[in-house]
Amino acid sequence: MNLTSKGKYAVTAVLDLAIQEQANVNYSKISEVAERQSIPAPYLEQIFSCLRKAEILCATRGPKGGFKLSRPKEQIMIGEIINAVERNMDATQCSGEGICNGGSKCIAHNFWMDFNDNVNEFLMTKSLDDVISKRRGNVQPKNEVLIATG
Amino acid sequence: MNLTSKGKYAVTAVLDLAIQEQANVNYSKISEVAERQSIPAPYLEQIFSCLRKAEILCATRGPKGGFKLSRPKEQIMIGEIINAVERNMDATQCSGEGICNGGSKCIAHNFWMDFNDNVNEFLMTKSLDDVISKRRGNVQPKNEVLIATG
DNA sequence: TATATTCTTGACTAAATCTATCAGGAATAT
DNA sequence: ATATTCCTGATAGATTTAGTCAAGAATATA
Repeated sequence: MNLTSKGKYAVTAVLDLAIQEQANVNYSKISEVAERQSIPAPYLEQIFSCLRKAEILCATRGPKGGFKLSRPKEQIMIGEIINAVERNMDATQCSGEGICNGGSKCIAHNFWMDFNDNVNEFLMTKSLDDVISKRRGNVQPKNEVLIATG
Repeated sequence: MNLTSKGKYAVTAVLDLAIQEQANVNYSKISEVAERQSIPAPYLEQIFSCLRKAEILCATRGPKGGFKLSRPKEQIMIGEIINAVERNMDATQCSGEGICNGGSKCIAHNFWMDFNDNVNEFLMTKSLDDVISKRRGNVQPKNEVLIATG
């Protein structure tokens, strides 16, 4: 799977925008976010471009312009953000077709699919709001799911 | 996090050995495993070397030599295998120290720690036996854990 | 309208990492 | 002895990552 500094910068930067929004700031400039979060500004430019195309952020140009969330922070999932900037979120390249062993499924195929499901389930059920309003080990369940670990 | 073809080859190759063991084969040669699983043999040499150092496999040289599992297949976890061959399993590089934002914790720090825990929990609770004896969506729970998804 | 500001896009580059390959040596069974 | 098999380290090309840069388009404001 792909989780590089690009994806991590992206999550950090979008969280920053969510926090700004909570403080009633409307648009933030790239340079502001970059400085607050210690992200190289020209790199963040590239990252925000991806996020705008994925309709996670929206932008306006000119003085007083900048970026903001395109939706309420409860409706933006961390997985979406990573998906928007990383090459692919499929952990395994075993996906779909099942041609991972020269025409047939490799013997680990189903395992990798399960792993993929697990990662996606995690990332796609955590919203910006979840991350900024809850501390570690303190997450309130919205709904509970029974998961087999053995 | 790092999950490259090296890690995937490693899991596949060790599963192959587990299957051989079930069929009462003792030692398998690198060249045999490589051919059965479509893995470049010289690359597999490198990979098996890591796995032996991590005491997941053991080897003997000479005619009739080869590799076998160093423990029962119920006691070898997929996470161990990946850990043995990949650069690092920490998904985030946010780990431990909490110096991910130039001396202090980044705002996503706790989230990445949770993510890490989730991935490790998954990989460290799946044994070779689980993978080869159970099919997808058919995993029998050994014990059940309540996990909050929201 | 002129100007400063801010995003937009694409090209480019250095460094790191991945994916192997290869050769020579050491141990072992027969 | 000899053939077989693992063991180790060096090496190298391809790919990806991480980041820079420059020129252009849109917008607010005076």
